[in-house]
Amino acid sequence: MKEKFYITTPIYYPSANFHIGHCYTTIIADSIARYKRLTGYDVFYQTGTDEHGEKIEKKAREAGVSPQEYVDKIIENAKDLWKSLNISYDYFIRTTDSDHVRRVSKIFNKLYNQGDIYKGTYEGLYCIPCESFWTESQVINGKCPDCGREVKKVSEEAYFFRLSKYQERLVKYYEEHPDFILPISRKNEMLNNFINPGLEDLCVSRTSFKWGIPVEFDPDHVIYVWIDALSNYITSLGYPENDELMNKYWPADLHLVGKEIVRFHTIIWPCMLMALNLPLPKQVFGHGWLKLDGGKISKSLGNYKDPREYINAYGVDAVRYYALREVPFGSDGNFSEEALISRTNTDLANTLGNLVTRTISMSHKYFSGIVTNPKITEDLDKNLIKNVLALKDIVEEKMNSLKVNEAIEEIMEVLRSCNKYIDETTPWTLAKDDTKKDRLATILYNLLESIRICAILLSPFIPDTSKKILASLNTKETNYESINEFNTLEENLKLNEPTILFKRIETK
RNA sequence: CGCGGGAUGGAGCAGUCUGGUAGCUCGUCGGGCUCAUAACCCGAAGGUCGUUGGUUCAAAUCCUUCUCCCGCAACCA
Repeated sequence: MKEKFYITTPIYYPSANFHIGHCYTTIIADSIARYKRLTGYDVFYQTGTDEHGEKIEKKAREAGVSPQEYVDKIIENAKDLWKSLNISYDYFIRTTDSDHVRRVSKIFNKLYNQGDIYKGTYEGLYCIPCESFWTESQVINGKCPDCGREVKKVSEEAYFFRLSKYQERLVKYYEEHPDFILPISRKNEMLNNFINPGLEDLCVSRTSFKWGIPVEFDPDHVIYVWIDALSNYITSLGYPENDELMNKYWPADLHLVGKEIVRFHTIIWPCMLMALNLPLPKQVFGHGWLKLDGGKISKSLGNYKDPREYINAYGVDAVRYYALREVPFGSDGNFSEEALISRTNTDLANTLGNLVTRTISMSHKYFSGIVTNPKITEDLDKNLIKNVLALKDIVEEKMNSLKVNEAIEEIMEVLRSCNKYIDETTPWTLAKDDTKKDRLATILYNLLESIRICAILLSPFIPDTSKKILASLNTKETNYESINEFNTLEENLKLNEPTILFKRIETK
């Protein structure tokens, strides 16, 4: 019986087509999901879209289409984007799916019936022309931050979720599960800013717009974002109608989210789950942002290119690699086309691609592409083999602590040492001496085997490239267990002709 | 005094918890090699570790002052 691993991205808000930031989160989640599958887990990887709300209603009106038509188009685009990025999600949830809508309604009713949701009065600052509520901290000198006009204090009936009731249990959960929120600094932010000052009950319905799931027993109200959106992680598993997938996959092992929505996932969501008497997710990781040439990526400014432009220009694995490699654990990183090009050239073309090409090409030149391993070893080899064999555990440790960029860097380090090994053993010199043929064959074998092992370990990150490398090696030894021992690459293989994995990108 | 994070060669970062020769990748310069994608390998230059004061035999690291940058602050991946 395989161990399960349930990983999610946030469900993104499709008010506009997705940008490189959405890709960033989704690529990381994809790599973790692929890594877990590689290492033997039964993985459920979910992504999706949060499609209701006032903003979409408004956008659709501006575009002269229905909200459903509006989001359908964006979702089609998103799915195409994920396909072009090789995103291996197991399930794509849309909050407009009829299953989701029905299940959210049931959840809302259940919480209402047991008293965790109650009807109260919402008091807020309202901008009439914008039809928007604002908080005290959002308004600027009593003016609407959007249009600059006067806001009015209004009150309306609304439904509230008893967040305050779960405060103590939440704090206790934090204490008993030190890895629940990562990085740790986010946890302090949550405690100091929100929990310790005291949680307020949360407004979970609206009457100011219609594009949402209606409250069944009070149809003037629609369910506001929280219960609708956050529930996606369990409605997709059938909750509350169907136990099978819930029993198998819940609780989630990892909610991967951007730092701006850590709060919802570490306060509101756990409290909802406590109210539903369900176990809490094991971990929420709040990653940093990709900045665009140092600034924020902004949907409203539209200061970004379609990510497919980068994919088409430089290749899917160049984009994946950049997103995974460039940004350190938990902090912000910068995205720029120049950095993408430089990263692709140095790591992927020079270190990895060139290593594979030069090794395979020597095998062809000296042995017609036939692999043998006469095992004429020297001390030099030991170091290489030791490093290659150690890689599996190092990558595992880094991945388990979600240090994806460091895992990749460790693999690169070994690839660099392969390039060094070639220079130290000078195969082209040995090739001139017939008595050294067996030593030469051993060196090439060691290199090919190292490349095979690295290719397998790279498969979660740059799957296409990994496949290409293993295909050039013509090997059948491609599973995870095959990298436990060093001399696993089959002898008498006939290698395929070398190909260029990544062409150097020339700039002027 | 709202909370949190950060400041380390030209760029991006590690090192700070647990004080002891300041490290990595990229870039630059010089050399080597010719299997390979102008690639690869070796070497060098380049840092008073944001600022002030303190503790200590010894501070990037511990304590303190100030400055600047960033994030959060109840719909931004």
